[in-house]
Amino acid sequence: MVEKRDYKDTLNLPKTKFSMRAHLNKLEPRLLKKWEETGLYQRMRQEFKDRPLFILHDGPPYANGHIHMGTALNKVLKDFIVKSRQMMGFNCPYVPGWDCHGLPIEHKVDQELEGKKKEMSPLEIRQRCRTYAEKFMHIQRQEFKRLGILGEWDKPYLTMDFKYQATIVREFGKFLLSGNVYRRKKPVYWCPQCQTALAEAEVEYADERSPSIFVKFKLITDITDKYPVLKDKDVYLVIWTTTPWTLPANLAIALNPEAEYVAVAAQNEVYILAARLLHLCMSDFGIKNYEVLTEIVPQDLEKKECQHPFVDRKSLIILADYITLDTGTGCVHIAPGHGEEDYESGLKYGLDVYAPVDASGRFTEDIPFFAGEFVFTANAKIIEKLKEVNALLHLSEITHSYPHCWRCKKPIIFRATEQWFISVEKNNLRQKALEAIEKVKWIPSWGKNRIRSMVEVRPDWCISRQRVWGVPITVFYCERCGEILKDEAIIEHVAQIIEKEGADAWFKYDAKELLPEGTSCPVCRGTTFRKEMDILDVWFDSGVSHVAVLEKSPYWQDLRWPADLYLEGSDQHRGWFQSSLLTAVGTRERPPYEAVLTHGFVVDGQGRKMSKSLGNVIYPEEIIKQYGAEILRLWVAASNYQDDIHLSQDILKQLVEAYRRIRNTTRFLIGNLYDFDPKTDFVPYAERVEIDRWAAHRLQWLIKRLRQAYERYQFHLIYHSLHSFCVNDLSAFYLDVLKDRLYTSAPKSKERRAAQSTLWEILEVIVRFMAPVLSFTAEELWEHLSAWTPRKESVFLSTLPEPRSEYEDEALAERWERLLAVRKEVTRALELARQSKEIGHSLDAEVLIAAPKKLKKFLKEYEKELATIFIVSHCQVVDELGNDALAAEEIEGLKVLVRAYPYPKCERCWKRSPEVGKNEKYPELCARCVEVMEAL
RNA sequence: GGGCCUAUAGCUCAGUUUCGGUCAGAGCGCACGCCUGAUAAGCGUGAGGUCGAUGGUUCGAAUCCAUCUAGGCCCA
Repeated sequence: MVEKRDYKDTLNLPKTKFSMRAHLNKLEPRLLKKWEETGLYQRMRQEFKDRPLFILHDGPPYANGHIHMGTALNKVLKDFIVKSRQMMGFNCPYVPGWDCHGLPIEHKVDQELEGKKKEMSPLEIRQRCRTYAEKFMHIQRQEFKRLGILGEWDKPYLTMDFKYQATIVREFGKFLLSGNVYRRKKPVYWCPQCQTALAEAEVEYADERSPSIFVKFKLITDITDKYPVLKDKDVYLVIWTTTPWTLPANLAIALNPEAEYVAVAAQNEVYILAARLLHLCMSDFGIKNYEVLTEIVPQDLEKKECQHPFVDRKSLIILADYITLDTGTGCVHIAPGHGEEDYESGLKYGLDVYAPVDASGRFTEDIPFFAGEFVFTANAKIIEKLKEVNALLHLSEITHSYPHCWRCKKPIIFRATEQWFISVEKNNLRQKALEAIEKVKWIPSWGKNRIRSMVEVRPDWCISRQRVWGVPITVFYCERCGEILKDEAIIEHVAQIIEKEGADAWFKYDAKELLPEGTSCPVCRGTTFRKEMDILDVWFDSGVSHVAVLEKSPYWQDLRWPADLYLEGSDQHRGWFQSSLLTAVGTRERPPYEAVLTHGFVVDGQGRKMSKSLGNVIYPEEIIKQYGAEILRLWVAASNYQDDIHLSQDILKQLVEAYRRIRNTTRFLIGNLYDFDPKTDFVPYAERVEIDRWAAHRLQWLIKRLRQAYERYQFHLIYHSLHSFCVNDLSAFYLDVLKDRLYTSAPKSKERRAAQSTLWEILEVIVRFMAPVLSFTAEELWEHLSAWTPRKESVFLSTLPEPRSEYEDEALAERWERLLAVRKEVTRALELARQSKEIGHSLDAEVLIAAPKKLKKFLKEYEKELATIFIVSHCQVVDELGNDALAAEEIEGLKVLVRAYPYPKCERCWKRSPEVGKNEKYPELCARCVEVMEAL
């Protein structure tokens, strides 16, 4: 009796050093180092310099704090685009940038200084801010690089670079010269204690007790032709306010144009107020007897006038659709110098932006009775005055949320101060911007509608801030006549100083030193000047990045204005997309981008926004630590980024599994190529068997689909298509079927080489298409593939394969679609046999198939292949099957019978066969394996 | 409160970019099973959805319209 021989070592089992487990925490840093050391990015610039350009212009994140999922998502998407466009034959330089100026950094520095700020000069504070911004630029740069994002990291653009600051000055200068820049009063938050303007971020809300007063304004325009019932009556509009001190600045009363108003007779007078609030008000006023005389159409009162109760001035009646009817009277007191909406309405009706309050919160001299009085203490006196003139209908107190200064915690006020604006009307800027919007491709398409409706109604751009950390508004006033110098030569002179010394120069030198020698006022010939000390809105900084970065610069070569693409979150329709559009249209008459792509926001598994208070925040760092940047990248790819993007631990776990699947599939491919030399062993397509040609056909389909998905920035289709191809086409079918041929055939046999040739081609395609997304894994694979054939040192220097029409065979694909449908029925039958313990492995089985005429004829043609395709030991197409056969679920008339194939199992290929035992030398083997063994 | 957007199985997404009639699908996960020659792998079978809710248009709607609900972005 001979010992059973182990034939395992006669098989061609897969071999590879490409490990099953990725160890991404080691792989990623190694490849990052390699890319850095070999200068991959620079290498790409060199290699691709003659290709057509594709410019994705980076929107600058704010240089404050660590990156979060939103910034990571944004940069990874950009990386997908840069890498894929590059691999599609473009030259894609990518210069990342940072937004460095602005309030948040100045705040942080303030906090660090703990009040020492007052003793410091603006220059010293600015230096601290610069250091702070630099620190976080460095941190974020490291974090972005860790995600595998390739770019010009050694030469990013910073809005605080001297050259960039000079660009800001020059671009502002263009607007100044074009006449779009003007100065006007506008209400801002103002702290009378600190005597400074506050930004919205500096305002805290807290409960405050305030007087609640109802005041009547006498209607002095005669409306009795329309409302004869009011003839010979004293008619009043009744307003409600909680800030009596703004009454001296009252210029108007606003009504809601959509609401219904009534005129009510009570106490021998007539009051006009909103119908809906009538009863509530009357009960507040303690008036029991009243009578509605008539309804009043608000449009009939528009531009009519009331008399101010204690100032010798008229108050205009206006319409404003923001008036709510929740509280008050529906008639709203308007002081354009003391409220945002009041201001907007004031502009619409041409009212003065009147704010008779000084920096310390005291009434100015032109206010009768209260001049010099602090506004909050004046409240009581104003109420007294209202009583005195019999204008007060009702007085009470309420507690409500009121803005307070973040520093001194005292209540603040709205106060009009001089601000700088860019007019959107002058030179038809708005109209031109709207026309420019039409020329841009917005993805998704609703982006156009969104930005258009914003530009249509936006007010003039307030570009001034009363701060130090930023680029100054470089304007000089004549000391003698107040005229502003608007001179190209002066702007350029200042720009050159700033280019050399930075915007600090503005704070360092006085006006005389900043002006060219001999400058005199063109109006009054004055020779002494004062410089403006406001700084520019940071949206202007980043809004001119297209000029600072893309226009011909010796610093970044290969760039081009305008950009092909901007890509940011959908909040930037109001932000950067718009500021960039306005600066470009205003100075260059066209948009700075050809296309704008937007993504949604990262939310948690339930679709709620991530916030510290909800405790559902996930940080990029955690994901990298736990799973690797590759998984983070896969998450970006797997999600449809045009909507909100969900992120949770469950989602990440799912992606880890998907990653393993893709990795293992490629590992199987590479493992079966260990003895394959494409130069000598390659079997041409025409000489391969049908299933190989089916796989080649499917591969072309995949190529087309993936190319289209990259073309359209649909990365979730990349992920799903690639994953599905690995799982369905390869793992569950082609590779499973192929194992027999790969393992048991003679190593150099043509059929095995044909299989390997196909695997080789599949792998060469997959490694390239996965590279933009799974950059680390693709590069690792690429390194392994270098052992087969010489190739560029990085997958990113290669190009995405084109579909090969000679590999496409629709007729063949259709035939195999039928075969696969039959196979599905067979596996179902196999499973039943397995459950009834008739078989274990499918190779234990024999399959008999009966089918209607047409299908039967078709299957007969494939009869010899069917056992292989089904991975069973024997398969036969028969004329009839009895009731013990399984009727197919999805194919009419098909019957499948599975039964144990009663022959011995070949110890080498595990197929059962009547041939086993017939050969004396190899009694445990089937005829085919005997043949192979003889040849070895 | 207003503008824009989203809502398909527990999860991620499909159903070839122009708009109602084999579109209710895939994968993951789950359950059960097979294999042990992709093995901290691989294969198979199965259970899951009245396509956010309600109303309407239509012979017929997840697919069109309206309203509502939930969520997101931007404003107020």
